[in-house]
Amino acid sequence: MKKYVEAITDMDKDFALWYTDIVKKAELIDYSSVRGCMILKPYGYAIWERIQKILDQKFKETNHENVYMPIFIPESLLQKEKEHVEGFAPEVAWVTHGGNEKLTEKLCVRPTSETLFCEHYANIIQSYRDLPKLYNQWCSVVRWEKTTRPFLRSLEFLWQEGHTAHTTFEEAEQETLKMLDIYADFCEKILAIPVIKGKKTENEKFAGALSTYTIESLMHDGRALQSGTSHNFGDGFAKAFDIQYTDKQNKLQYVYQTSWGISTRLIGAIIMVHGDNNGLVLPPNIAPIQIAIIPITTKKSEVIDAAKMIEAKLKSQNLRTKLDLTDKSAGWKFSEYEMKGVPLRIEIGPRDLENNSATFVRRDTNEKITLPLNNFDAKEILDAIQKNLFDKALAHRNKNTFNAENLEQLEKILSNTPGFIKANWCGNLNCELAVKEKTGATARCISFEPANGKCVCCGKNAQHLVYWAKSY
RNA sequence: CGGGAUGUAGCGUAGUUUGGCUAGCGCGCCUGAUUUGGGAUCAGGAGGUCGCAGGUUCAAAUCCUGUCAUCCCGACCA
Repeated sequence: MKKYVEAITDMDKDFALWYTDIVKKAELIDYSSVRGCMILKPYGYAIWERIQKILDQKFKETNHENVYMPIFIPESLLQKEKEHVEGFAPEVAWVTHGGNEKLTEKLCVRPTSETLFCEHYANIIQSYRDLPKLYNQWCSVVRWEKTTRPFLRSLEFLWQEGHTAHTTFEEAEQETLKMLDIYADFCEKILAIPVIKGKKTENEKFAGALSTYTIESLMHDGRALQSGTSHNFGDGFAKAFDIQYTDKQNKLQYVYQTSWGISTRLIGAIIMVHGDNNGLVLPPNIAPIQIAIIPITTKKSEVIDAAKMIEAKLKSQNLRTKLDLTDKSAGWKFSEYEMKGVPLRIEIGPRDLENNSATFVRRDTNEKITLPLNNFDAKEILDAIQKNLFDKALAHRNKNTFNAENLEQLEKILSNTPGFIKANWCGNLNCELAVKEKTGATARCISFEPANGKCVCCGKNAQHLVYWAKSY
C-alpha cells in the first residue's frame, strides 16, 4: 500500500501535531485571518449539524423550547452578578464604537448568555403559573483566549446553551442532573465516547454557579477533555437580577435556575478518541456519510448500474450514503474516505459482478469481507462498528485509569502513563492546588462514588473521591 | 501575555547565510488520449501582491524596523 502523498504525523509520536494535521486534511476546518478563529468547512459543519439534530430532538422531547438572544451584552448587565463577571471579564471582547461614534456604554460580545436570559426572565416571569421556563439557544459565543486550538479552544465557537427557571431548588437540581444524563447518554450512544459523570470542585466550577456538573472523557494521549457541563445556579442569579414570581400563597419568591451546554469541542473529542494514523474515524451514528460506495471503474456501465442499485437500496434504509462517480482512481477514493473517517466502504468492480457480490471494508478494523449483492445487511455492520468503537474507547479508558494513595504515586503514574487517576481528597483548596503544582494534573471531577480513605495530598480523612488528570 | 520556530501558487517546498537577469521544483488543477481491484501514464496548459506595511539600495523573496497569522513550550483559561 502506498503512503498518502502528505502522510499525517504518527499519532503516538506527536499527538498535538497529528491532531492539527488531521483537522485540516480531513477537511474539517481552515484557519481564518483572525487569530484563533476557525472556518468550519462543509464536512466539519456537517458533523456539527448531526450533533445539533440529535440533541435538539432530545431537548424537544424534554419540553425545551429554542429561542435566540442578542449577540451583545451591555456592560452594566454583565456586571450584575459579581462572581460571574469576575470569572468572564478577562476573556470578553468589547464593542466600543458604532459606526464612527464612540458608544456611551460599551457592549460585550456574549461569552455566554446567562445575563441576557436573566434579564428576559425578570420581564416575563410573574406567577408560579409561568414556571418552569425551559429555554435553549443554538448560537456562537466569543472568548478572547490567549492560546487557541482548533475545536478545543477557539475565539469564537458554536454551541448550545440551555437556560431554565424553576420554582424550587430541588426541581432545578433535578433539571441539572437530567441534562447531564442526556449529555452523557449522547456521548456514549451516539459519539461512542465513554464519559465520567461528576461534580466540579469549588475551584473549577462555573463563575456564578452553586454547583457545576461535568462529563469528562479521556483522549487517546491520556489527557482529559471536559465534554459538557450542567450548572445549578440556585437563586443567586435570581437575586442579582431580581427574578421574582408570586407563589400559590401570594408570596414573592425568587426562581431557581440552571444552565447547561455542549460545543463544537465535541468534534475535537471525536477526533482524539477514535482517530488513527490513517485519519479520522467517525462513529456511524454521527458520520455525515455512513457508507461510501466506490465503483472500481467508472467506464463500465454494468458496474455503475450495480453501484447505483446498492445506493438505492441503502438510501431506502435511510442510511447516509455517497456514491462516488468521479473519475479519480479507485485507490485515491479509498484513501480519501479513510481520511474523512467514513465508517463503511463498499467496493464494486467487474470481479465482484462475476460473483454477484460486493466488497465491504470497515474503517475501524480495516477488515475486508465479500457479501452477495442480494443478501447483505449494511445496518448490521454499522451497528457493529458503532459498538466496537465504544468498546475500544472504554477499554482504553479503563486501561488508563489508575488509583493513587499519595502524591508520589500520583506523580509517577502521570509521568509514565498519563490518564485518569482516582484518588481521595480532603476537600481543602490548598491540597487541590498542591496536586496541580506538583503534578500538572487538575481535579477533573468529584466522583458520584463515595470517598473511601485518606487525602492523596495531606493524608487526612477524605471527603471526596476525585478523578484527576492533565486536561485540554 | 513571555520564550522559540515558521510564513514563497490550492498543498508541500528550493532559493534567504554572501541582495543581481524572466522566482525553480513536486503534488494537485484544466485539456486530450490511454487507463482504473490500494493514491495511473503520456503530451500540452493555466496558476505568484514571495503574509502585510514601511525603510536601506542602482537593484530586495533575500538586509533593517514594525505588524499580522500559524505551530511548539510556558503562564492563563469554561
